[in-house]
Amino acid sequence: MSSDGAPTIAEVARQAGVSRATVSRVMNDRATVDPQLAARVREVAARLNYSPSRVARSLSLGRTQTVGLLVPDLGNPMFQQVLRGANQAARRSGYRILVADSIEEPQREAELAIEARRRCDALILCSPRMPEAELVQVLGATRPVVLVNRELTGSNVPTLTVDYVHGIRAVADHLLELGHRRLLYLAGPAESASNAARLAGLRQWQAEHQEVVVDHLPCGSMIDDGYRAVDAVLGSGATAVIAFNDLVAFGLLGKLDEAGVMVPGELSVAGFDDIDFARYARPSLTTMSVPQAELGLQAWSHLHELLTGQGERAAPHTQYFRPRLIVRTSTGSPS
Amino acid sequence: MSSDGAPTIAEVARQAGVSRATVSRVMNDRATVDPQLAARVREVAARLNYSPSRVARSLSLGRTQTVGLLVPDLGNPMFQQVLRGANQAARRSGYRILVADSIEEPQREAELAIEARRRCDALILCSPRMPEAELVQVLGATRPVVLVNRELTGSNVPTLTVDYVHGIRAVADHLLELGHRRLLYLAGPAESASNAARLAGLRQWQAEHQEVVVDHLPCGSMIDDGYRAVDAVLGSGATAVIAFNDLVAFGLLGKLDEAGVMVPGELSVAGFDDIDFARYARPSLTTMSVPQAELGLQAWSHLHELLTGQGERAAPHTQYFRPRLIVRTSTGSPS
DNA sequence: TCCTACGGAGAAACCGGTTGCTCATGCGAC
DNA sequence: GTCGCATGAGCAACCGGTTTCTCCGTAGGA
Repeated sequence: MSSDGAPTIAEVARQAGVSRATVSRVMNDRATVDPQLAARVREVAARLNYSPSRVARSLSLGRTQTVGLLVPDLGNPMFQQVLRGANQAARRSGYRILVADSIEEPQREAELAIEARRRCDALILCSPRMPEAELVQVLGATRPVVLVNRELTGSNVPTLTVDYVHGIRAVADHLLELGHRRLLYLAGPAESASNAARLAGLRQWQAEHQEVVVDHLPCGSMIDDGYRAVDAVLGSGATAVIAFNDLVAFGLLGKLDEAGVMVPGELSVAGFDDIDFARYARPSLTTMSVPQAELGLQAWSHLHELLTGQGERAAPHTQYFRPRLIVRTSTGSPS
Repeated sequence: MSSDGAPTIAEVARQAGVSRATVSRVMNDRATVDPQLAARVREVAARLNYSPSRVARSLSLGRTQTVGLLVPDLGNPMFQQVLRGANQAARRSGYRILVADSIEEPQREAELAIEARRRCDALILCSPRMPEAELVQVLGATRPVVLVNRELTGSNVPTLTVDYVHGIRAVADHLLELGHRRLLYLAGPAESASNAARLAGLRQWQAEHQEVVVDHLPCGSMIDDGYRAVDAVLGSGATAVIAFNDLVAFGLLGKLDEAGVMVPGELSVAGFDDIDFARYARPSLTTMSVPQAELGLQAWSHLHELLTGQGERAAPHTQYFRPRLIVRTSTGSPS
């Protein structure tokens, strides 16, 4: 920025024969400048191709007009959509999003969050997988902050979550209706709160459906994890599989195809999230639709309230989104 | 940053009974500070939970330790891998990546590039689709900059490109070998340079293979584009389709499945890029493998040279990567 | 005609760091 | 006993903006 020949406000001021204060006022459209003077300043600024230094402006104003977004894995289309939603909304308010993912070093997620926050005015923490004690610390150190896809009881941080308990129950209901009596859940990362919620929902559901056997298997959250789970899946005796998310379902479908297993003929597979690819998979993937972009959008909107100080409401929002079952062709009646 | 109660260097200095200069030296591990004093400063800093303001530091140093990466569409896994590669490499050097995509407003790509550059020390411009005249301008206004996936003859900007001409020829060869005599290319965005390269390669190839009919159809670069192209594809009489990229191939496969068309029995489909999903598609997708993460990594490495001024080499690098044919099950002999 | 109010522009302080320069102190060498 | 030099720390300028406060000139009202 400095070693460049980029013109500074001082240079513009000099050439326009005014003070830096005046240039600043003109650049920010303050009305208190004589139109004729303003015109001259603008002309000089245009000629020099001047544009104010972001960094200097940030320092002076005490804000960067940027908010951070930390997700576990940018490679997951689900999080991309959250990003997209937040991005669109933030841009409209003149803010930019700084993205980071913790996939390289999941164990340093807390550090990353704090580091990201220090470059920004606020933070969106999406699906954090850190232990609760750390999370408390991080939320304390990063506000204003909004929590997405995880809850923390007792914190007064705006929170957006998906009702995974209901969601997983809906999938199980669907499979039950189709006639399945042996289900298998491919679990996500142990640290994932949404995985815990799914497990809880499943446990609940099973209590009400004693006639059904529900197993689960540790698996993961990525395509490869699903791919590698095939043997265990086939060995389990289940007639239907609920994958932690669509990525896992994808990996599973791919390997099942290689192994010559018919879906849904021999095995039904359901995912979670409804990423764009789900619809275009073969067979198209039955899944729970999560309003991904909406999560991002709402996250920004809550953050915006906090930033503009309108967020004086005593009770902070905790907003629930209910996922919707999307039945496609990867699930069917057991043979 | 300021409205927060975040401690400043002045506060640390006051409590440690030293000057701000000394605190700064301690924080940056300059050796010229008495160990005992340094220890006291560190102790105070730790107690106050002090950490230097990024923004102030950036202003003072004239660099932000951040490089921008602009891609057309973050939703495309291909670009995510580029991002990942760049991210990993940059992090090792203490730099961070600021990502942006131009998908919301493709026509403002040039602006976005310049805007992104102004927040960073350098820029990676990936697959820019702006007109050549604009590109010249942008390259001039954003250096140090590295160009990925597009060439600009006459510019002395480090460039990383994929040999799409060779790539598309390899796909065509593959299909020819399988016995296809009517090929259809689903073209990407007209503005895309890599699309132009593919077209050129195809034209070249056809000249050498007069016995084959090669059509093309304007399509696009996203899943939906492939999905919507199905009718045109089926009406074309082609027995094999080369999609602009894997996303398009995906959309096409999905809709073909819905329409009950057997792949590769009735129609062969090939993609380009070899995104992670390609392998797990059903049928798994024949495609050209592009070293996506490697592109990102190399981009950073060139940028790093420019930034550290070692890049005094007279002739700037233009590095070519040759994609590799990955034969999977979406292509086969025509019936 | 004088006083006041107001619009417009500049001086200077400030944001929170970094660093060149200066200066005090203490040590060794002559 | 001086001188010289090395070491270590502070002063102050600087990065490039924003904003408060002050001051000047003019116009309007009494």
